[in-house]
Amino acid sequence: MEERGFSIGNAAERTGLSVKTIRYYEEIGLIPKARRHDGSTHTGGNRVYSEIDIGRLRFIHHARLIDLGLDDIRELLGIVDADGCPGDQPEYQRILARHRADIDGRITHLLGLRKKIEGMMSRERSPEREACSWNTCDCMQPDAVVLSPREK
Amino acid sequence: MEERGFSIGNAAERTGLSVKTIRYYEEIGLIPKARRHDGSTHTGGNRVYSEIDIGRLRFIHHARLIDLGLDDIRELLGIVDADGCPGDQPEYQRILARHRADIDGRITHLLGLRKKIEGMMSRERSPEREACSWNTCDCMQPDAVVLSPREK
DNA sequence: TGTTGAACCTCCAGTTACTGGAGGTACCAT
DNA sequence: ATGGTACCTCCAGTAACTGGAGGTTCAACA
Repeated sequence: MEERGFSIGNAAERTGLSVKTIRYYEEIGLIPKARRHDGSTHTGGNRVYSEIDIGRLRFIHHARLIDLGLDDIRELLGIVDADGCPGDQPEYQRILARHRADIDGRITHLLGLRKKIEGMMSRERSPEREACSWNTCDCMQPDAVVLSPREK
Repeated sequence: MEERGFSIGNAAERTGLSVKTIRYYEEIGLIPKARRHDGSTHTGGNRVYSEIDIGRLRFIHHARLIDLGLDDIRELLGIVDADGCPGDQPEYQRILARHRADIDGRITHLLGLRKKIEGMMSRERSPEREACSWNTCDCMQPDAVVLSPREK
């Protein structure tokens, strides 16, 4: 059945990626075109993956789990192909550091948003304004003066 | 020049949205089709916006600033159209609360990622393994045992 | 008068990383 | 003969825009 190689379904199981995703990675050239087996008329035949292919896919999957972009991953794959394990290579450190900074930026941004949302939720409607029309409404103004919950 | 109404460029200036974005919102039906002025052969004529249109667009912009999705915004717009200022309406509170929860989830997720990235960056290559090949490499394993920086 | 520039118009393609589905083939077991 | 599973290809859709091509109208300037 499997004479030295795994089907795409097996590869998916072993790597945690989906079958669709593996085909997609091939399509965009993140992984080389897989060897085919059992070619028929108008399909290219079933894809066959080696142990090494599985390793690459696993690497990609782990990189995706920390939300690295496919372009960064492409770069990392190139580094490993050229110079072996990237663990202590400056390029690897540089890419991860940049990514960490990106994540930090996103966290900061989200914390800011959270604060604004809190402000909007605790805003009180002034008594003299029972409802507002579109040209006066400030319900969504994030910069409106907001009373902190403790200041009554 | 402006006889009761603003051009799309003016509307953009006054709301903080881009001209492109305003046209896009019209296209997807988030705002009604704008009245046109100066129609010519194959263009529909220039769009004209009222003070009220500007208010709606401003509302949308503020909602986008806290990263509410266009579907939520659509709902909010419906609420205000039906019942006026949403500030103390339960639907408004519900939508914002859900959004806050979503933001919280994203923050938690990102904090987790950050930790994983830290782990990967501080991982040391074991001395007996000078380089690794694709079928043994674990440089990207997020679950690998990681020495904390202080444990030497 | 010619020409530049600004501001508007429409329509189309691209972004990210996939996912879903249609329609078809190959093979195995009942 | 039929049902099920695992493949295959190609196309469309996701969120919320952005960029660009190609065209019009209008005013200002030399």
